[in-house]
Amino acid sequence: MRNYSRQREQILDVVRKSYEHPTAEEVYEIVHKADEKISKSTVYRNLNELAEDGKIIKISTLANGYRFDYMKSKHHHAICNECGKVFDFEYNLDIQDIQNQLKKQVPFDTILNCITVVGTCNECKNKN
Amino acid sequence: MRNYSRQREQILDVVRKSYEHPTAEEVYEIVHKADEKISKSTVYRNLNELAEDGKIIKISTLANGYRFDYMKSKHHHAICNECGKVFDFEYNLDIQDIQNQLKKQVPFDTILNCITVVGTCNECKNKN
DNA sequence: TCGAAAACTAGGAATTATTCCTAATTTCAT
DNA sequence: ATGAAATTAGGAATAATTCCTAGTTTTCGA
Repeated sequence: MRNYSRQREQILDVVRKSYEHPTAEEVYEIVHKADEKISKSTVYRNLNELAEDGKIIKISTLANGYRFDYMKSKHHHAICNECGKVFDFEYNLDIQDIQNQLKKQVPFDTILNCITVVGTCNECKNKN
Repeated sequence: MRNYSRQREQILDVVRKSYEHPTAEEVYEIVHKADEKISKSTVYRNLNELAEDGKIIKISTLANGYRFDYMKSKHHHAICNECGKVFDFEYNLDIQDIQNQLKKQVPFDTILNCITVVGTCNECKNKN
């Protein structure tokens, strides 16, 4: 059973209000401004707990570190494999059908209702 | 320009022959058996170079670490967010269309022709 | 309202996957 | 064959994340 904690509310709020798929470090920097006493371990722990509870989602990128999203609206994720930035995009897909097909083929249970594609963002492409 | 190296061939071969989407550590253990002198940094460096060259693909999981795949056949990836295992599955998708839609919405360039879904595998689900 | 049990926190140490550094070796074009 | 460029082994360094502990906050039944 989970108790209320002010820190967890603050952390959820930061992710909820961000459109930038912040990293744990970025979340820490923001909450830290409002609450000088908060510790990094609290931020990491709570981000993981919030993701466990399905309140936010945790995204793993190819650049180092994870990113977090509140998923207000239905969308998918395009991840740049150089800078690790996450871009939201819309695409009409029948996730239920994907899940059904998936289950026939491999021992997999539920999936999130969002897919991920990996590639290179324009900014990183232009650098090379 | 890239020179030939025996070590890189061995590393590519391990990924090519594996159906298990090995982690860098697992690749190291396998090549190490055949070649006691190979170092971990060589394995890590070459896995990244091979991924850069498009010979293999690098997959980021929510459990710690990356996994690698040779992508012999066309397939997609389902990743368990607890154990990090990667499962291959087939699903008919028009990747070109996804990419076109994506480009209209966000500054993103090319994408791999495989999507990723995240969820829980049966084994991890039954543990809880 | 009080007190005990459970949940949570701050702070910092520990862990661990990965990258970086350097001197020595290998590759390859000429 | 020779020199420049690429690569390696080995280990140190890095950095994101988790773990540990003592103290604090929350919850809830009496």
